Amino acid sequence: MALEHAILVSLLEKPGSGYELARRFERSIGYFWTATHQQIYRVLKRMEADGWVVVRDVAQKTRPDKKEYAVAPAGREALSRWLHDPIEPESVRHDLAVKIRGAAFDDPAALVREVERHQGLHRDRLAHYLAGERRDFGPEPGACGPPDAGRELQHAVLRGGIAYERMMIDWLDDVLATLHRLAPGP
Amino acid sequence: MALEHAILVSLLEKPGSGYELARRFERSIGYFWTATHQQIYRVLKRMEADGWVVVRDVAQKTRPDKKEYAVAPAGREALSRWLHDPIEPESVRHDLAVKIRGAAFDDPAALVREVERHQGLHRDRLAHYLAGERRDFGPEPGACGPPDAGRELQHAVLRGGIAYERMMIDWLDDVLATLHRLAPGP
DNA sequence: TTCGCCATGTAAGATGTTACATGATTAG
DNA sequence: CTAATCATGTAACATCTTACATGGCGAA
Repeated sequence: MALEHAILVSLLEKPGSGYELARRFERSIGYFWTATHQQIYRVLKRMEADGWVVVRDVAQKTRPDKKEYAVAPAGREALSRWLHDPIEPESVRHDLAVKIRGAAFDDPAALVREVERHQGLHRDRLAHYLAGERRDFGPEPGACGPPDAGRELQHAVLRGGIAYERMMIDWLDDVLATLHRLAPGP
Repeated sequence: MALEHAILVSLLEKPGSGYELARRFERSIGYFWTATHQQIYRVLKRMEADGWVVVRDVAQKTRPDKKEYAVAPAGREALSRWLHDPIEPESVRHDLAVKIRGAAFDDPAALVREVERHQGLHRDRLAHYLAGERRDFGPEPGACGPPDAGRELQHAVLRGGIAYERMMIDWLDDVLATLHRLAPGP
């Protein structure tokens, strides 16, 4: 299981509460790993029991108090161990591909809207990624010291997300053309 | 949950046993949906109880007897209903991306091998897809009647798999270049 | 004779999802 | 006044993974 490890990476990048982690999993990290707050709270408890993270109660004036988690040495070691272990390529679940093959036994034309909707979602996400890239990794004014490994690697992952969304948009164009060829409309 | 629906599509394409379904989930369908035989047997039982599929006992001489499943009308309707329902884009789990971001807190150079290994797996899968494409959708000698919807849609999904693998190979090149930049070797 | 394939399953445990629950603050 | 955001959790249920179990056939 890698949710623990995703949380470790996120907490190493910046300590935070379960709620904040859930936010991050909706945003940057969520692009390649999803988790709900219920999962995160449960796993954080286990990680605390295992000594992978430490908690600090933080009182806040206007907002509810929170528990700020940070990575403990044991957590760092666990992450290091995992990083050195080979992992298998992740299992895929593409509902849309199932639908596309299923359309052969239904009305292919009825799928056009759904495919277009998904393409729209991918376009939105691409725009979002590109905006984030401009914001966080925008045009650098010139040579500026030693490269920051964390920054560079985050950028590399983001470029992966961008490449993925572009690929999906192009492929869904291909799928739409196929659907239209099968059921030519007026 | 869409495992039921993936099974329905597969059984509509061709009836078969739980074991055969498990094989297909390792091969063609497995490229966009994974499932183990344990899952498949369990779900097949439920689908049978729900009247989505019907079983037929098939005695075999040299091999163990098997149960051949086929889609019942209720199953076809269930699939149709699902096809017309909008679905959310699937949640992603990219262990490798977690590792790449995690490498910032470890030795980035140590990740090179793992990334290269994954790239190799993607190259293998690409080669496999391309071979399947040549075999099943190879150069057609000319115009040959009306298009077969099932065939065309299967090909479209396969093209998606090919595009995905190409994208991954290219992106991992990018990641490798980034890793090398961060820890320049001799 | 040992290994892999065919073929079906059970059981335990880990993970993930969905619904419910609470309660304060801030913006409209 | 209403809805959204911050913040933490419990409980029930569904699903997925891993290990175990059985047994015959054919190939090396």
